[in-house]
Amino acid sequence: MAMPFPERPRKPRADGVRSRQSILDAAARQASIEGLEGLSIGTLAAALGMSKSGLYAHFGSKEDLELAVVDHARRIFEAEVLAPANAAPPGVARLIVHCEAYLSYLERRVFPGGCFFAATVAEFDSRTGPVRDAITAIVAAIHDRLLAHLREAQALGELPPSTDVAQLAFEVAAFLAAANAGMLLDGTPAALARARAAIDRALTAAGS
Amino acid sequence: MAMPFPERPRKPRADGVRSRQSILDAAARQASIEGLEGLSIGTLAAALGMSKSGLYAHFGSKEDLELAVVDHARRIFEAEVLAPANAAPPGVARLIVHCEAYLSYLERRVFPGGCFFAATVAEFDSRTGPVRDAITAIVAAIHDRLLAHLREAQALGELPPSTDVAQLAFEVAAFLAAANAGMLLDGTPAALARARAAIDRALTAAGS
DNA sequence: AATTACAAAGAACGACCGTTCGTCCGTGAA
DNA sequence: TTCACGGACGAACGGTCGTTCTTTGTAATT
Repeated sequence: MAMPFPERPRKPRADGVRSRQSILDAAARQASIEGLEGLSIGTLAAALGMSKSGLYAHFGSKEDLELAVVDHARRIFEAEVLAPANAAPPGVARLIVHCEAYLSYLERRVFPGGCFFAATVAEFDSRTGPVRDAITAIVAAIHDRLLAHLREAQALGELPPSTDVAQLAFEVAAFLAAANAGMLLDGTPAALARARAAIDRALTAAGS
Repeated sequence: MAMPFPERPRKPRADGVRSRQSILDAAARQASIEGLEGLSIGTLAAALGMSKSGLYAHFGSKEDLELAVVDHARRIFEAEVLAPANAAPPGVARLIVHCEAYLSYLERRVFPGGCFFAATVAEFDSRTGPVRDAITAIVAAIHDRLLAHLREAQALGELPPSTDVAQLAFEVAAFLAAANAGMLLDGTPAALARARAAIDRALTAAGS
């Protein structure tokens, strides 16, 4: 029985999804450096060795491309950071795995311009529209995940009930963001070590 | 006796420096929202009610305009944040005044897009060229000032000699940056309060 | 008051932007 | 094998970008 509104009026071809994937991959890497608005259809197509119109056919508009890139980066971030954390035992251990996975994701330069969402949220945090909404929703979700790990730790008794977990989540997130910024500024992983030390100090101060 | 190389081959007129100032002021405000590269000569001129070429005559190129805007923002930042700190007694008190002046500078929306340098350093931290160099030099100088305040506090005996002041400066800077980001994200000064609490906690933990 | 030099306007430029169109090629199913 | 349809192309569109040149007005100096 056919759907009254077929969910796929256009079924993609095998090579189509493959090139679409490579477009999104190159676009996400470039966007982490030059920003989403700095992305140019022309230069992106040239970097991929294809024509502007050929690339453009995969997306209805520039904004659709930006939204697709954001979603692509979200999947990468989930696989690189959130999934390893979820595979760890809940509580403080899971929080530490989350932080270590993030710092490793920075150090391995998964995106050449550092953290994709740190770059794009700074670009869009003073604007309006669906792209900004998509980015801020993802950033808020990541922060909520951090907070959830701390709540679990508190429920498990690893953190005293008097701990202000929301405040602690703010501080840990601040250290991770500063690790990204510091690494991009001086080009060395020194900021990553500072962030590790800061998180360790904040957790042990709260846990005792 | 005339200089062999007159330092001012072109002496500006009174109304000239006045309009140049208003251009830089509007440009710095807009750049804190849309970024320096997002600045457009046309829209900037239209917002000021003047012609593109009239505005352009004040600067030899777009890059010269960007460099002038960065320097203009630096002077504002020095007056808003660094000068109040220098007027305070050295040590922990001066550091706290520095932080409070920065948070006040955020809350009063001196720049509508939050901290000018937080916005532009995120835009340029993965690029090259004189604009990036100018921005990173200023950001590094601000961080060094923070570090100098902590060193003074340590020299005055307000912080124990065992304190890693460079690590502490990293953490305080992280909290200030997170205050800016958080305020822009949820539109409320809640992040400012979190930063105050975090800085207070870090300082008292180090000072005891 | 006359002269000089700067401020600003206006028009035009080549380049690039996102976007649309018509056409060809190749895949993949009938 | 046939053939419909998605993937990619080249060309061109209007618009905006930074930039240059020429001209007109106007403040400051003599």
